[in-house]
Amino acid sequence: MDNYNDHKKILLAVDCIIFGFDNQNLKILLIKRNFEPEKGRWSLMGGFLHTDENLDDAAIRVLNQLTGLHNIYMEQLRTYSAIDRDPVERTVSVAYYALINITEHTAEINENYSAKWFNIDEAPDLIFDHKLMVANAMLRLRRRALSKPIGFELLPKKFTMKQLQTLYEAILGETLDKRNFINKINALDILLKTEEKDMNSSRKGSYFYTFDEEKYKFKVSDGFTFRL
Amino acid sequence: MDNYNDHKKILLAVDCIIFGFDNQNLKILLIKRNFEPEKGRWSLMGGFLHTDENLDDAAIRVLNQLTGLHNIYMEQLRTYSAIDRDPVERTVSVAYYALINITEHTAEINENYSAKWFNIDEAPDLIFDHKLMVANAMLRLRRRALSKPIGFELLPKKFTMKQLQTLYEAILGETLDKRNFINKINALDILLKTEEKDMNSSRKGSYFYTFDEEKYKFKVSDGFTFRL
DNA sequence: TCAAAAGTGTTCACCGTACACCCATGG
DNA sequence: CCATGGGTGTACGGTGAACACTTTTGA
Repeated sequence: MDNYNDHKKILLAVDCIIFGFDNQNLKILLIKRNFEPEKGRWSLMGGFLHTDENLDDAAIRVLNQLTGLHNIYMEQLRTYSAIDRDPVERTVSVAYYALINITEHTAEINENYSAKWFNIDEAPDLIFDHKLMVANAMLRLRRRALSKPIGFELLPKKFTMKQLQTLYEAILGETLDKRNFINKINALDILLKTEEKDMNSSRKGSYFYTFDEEKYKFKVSDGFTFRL
Repeated sequence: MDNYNDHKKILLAVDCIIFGFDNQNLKILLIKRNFEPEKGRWSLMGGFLHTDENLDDAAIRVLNQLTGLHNIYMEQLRTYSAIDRDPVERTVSVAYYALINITEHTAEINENYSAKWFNIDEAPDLIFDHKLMVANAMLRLRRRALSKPIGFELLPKKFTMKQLQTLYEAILGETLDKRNFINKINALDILLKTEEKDMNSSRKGSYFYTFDEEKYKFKVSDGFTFRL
C-alpha cells in the first residue's frame, strides 16, 4: 500500500536559537546571511542535515562551525514545515535552542561569520519564519528555567547570587524579591558557596557560588525535582 | 558559502500516536503493517510528507485516511532522526499525538487497515523507534493534562465525574481522591452540570456534565490558566 | 432491607509571598 | 563618616492533601 519510491524527498535543515547572558540582558546570537536568498539580512544560524548524522549532531555541528564552541547545552525545539517558508526550495527546518555563557567564551565566538549578539528585545527582523522560532524558544526557555537548572548553562562557573537573580529576571521577564529568591535557591541545596568574593560589584564584595552538578544529579536520582 | 544544491534530500514521514479512552483504560491505536519492511508487525500510523502540504496537514491526512476521522486534537511531539531508524532508507519522522474519544467514534474507525486499540501497558512490540515515540507522547500527555483541559478530547460530550476522574487516573497513572478531585474540577468552574443522569453505572444514577468551552475560552482570555 | 455507587465539607500542615533593616567596605 | 550594594528572617494567608459518612434506588 505504501511504497518508499512514491514519495518526494525534501531538504531538511536545522536552525539554532542561541541564547546568551552578559550579566545584564538575555541575548541571542544572529548572523548576517552571506548567500541568497535574503543575503545580507539577519538570520538564525542554520545548515542542512547531512546523510551521515542525525539532527542533534547536525545542530551541534552547525553551532560549532559558526562559533567554535563544544559541549553546549542544546535541545530540540520543534519542526517548521510551512510550504513556502523558504522561497527558493521546499525546506523543512528543525529548530534547536542552545545556551551559552558568553563571558567565558567571548574569545571563541567567531566573528568571522558576521555573528552578533542582540538583546532579546532589540533583535532585528529575521528571515523566513525565524522570528516565530525565537518566540517559541523563548517560551520554552521560560518553562525550562522553572523546572530544570538550565540557568547555570548561561552563567560562568563562578557567579554571584545577584547574577543568578538578574538572569532569572531576564528570562522570566519580571523582577523578583531578593530575599525570596535566595531563600528558594538555598532551599534547593544545589549550590556551593566558595570562599571567594567578587570585589568588582561593590565595596563589601559578594560571594561566588558554583553549581554542584554532582549533588544535583544525586538528588534527582533520589526523587528530587528542581522547581523554582 | 552554503548552497542548496550541495545537500541531499531525504524522506520525511509523520507518525501518529493516537490515544483513546474506553471509560476504563487509556489506549493507543496501532496498525499491522502491510508492506515491507517489518510487514506484519505492529506500528504507529504513519505516512510520508507530500510536497503540497505541511506536517500538520500530513498528520491530519494520515489520521483521516486510516480512521475516517476529522477534527481531531493533534499536536506535534518531536522529530526522530537516528540514521538507521528505518532500515530501508534514511527517513526522518515527525511524531504527532492525537486524542480521540472512542465511544463517539467507534463506528468511524476503520478496521480495514487492521487497526486495533491496545491498552497502553499491554501494547505489543513496535517497529523502528515507535516505542520511544509512544513513551515520549505519554510524558507529554501527562504534562498537558495538568495544564490544559485536553482530557475532554478523550471523553464523550456528556460524561460523569467518575468518568473524568478515571480518565485522569489513567493518564497520570495514580489513583486520586474523589472528593479532592471533584473540588478541584468544580473550582475551575468550566463544566456545565446537565439535568440528565447516567443510569447505567448505578441505581442512584450520576449526573452528566459537559465541558463549557465558551466559558473556558472567556476565562483564559481573562488571564485564567487551567491547572489541575 | 441491603448492596453499590453517588455525593458532599472540614481540618491541618506546609509553602509561597510580602516585607525592612543591619553589615561591611573603600573612598 | 557616608554611600553603596550585600546579606539576612519572620509572619500571614492560601492552597493542597487527608479524611468518612449519608443518600438514593433497584433488586
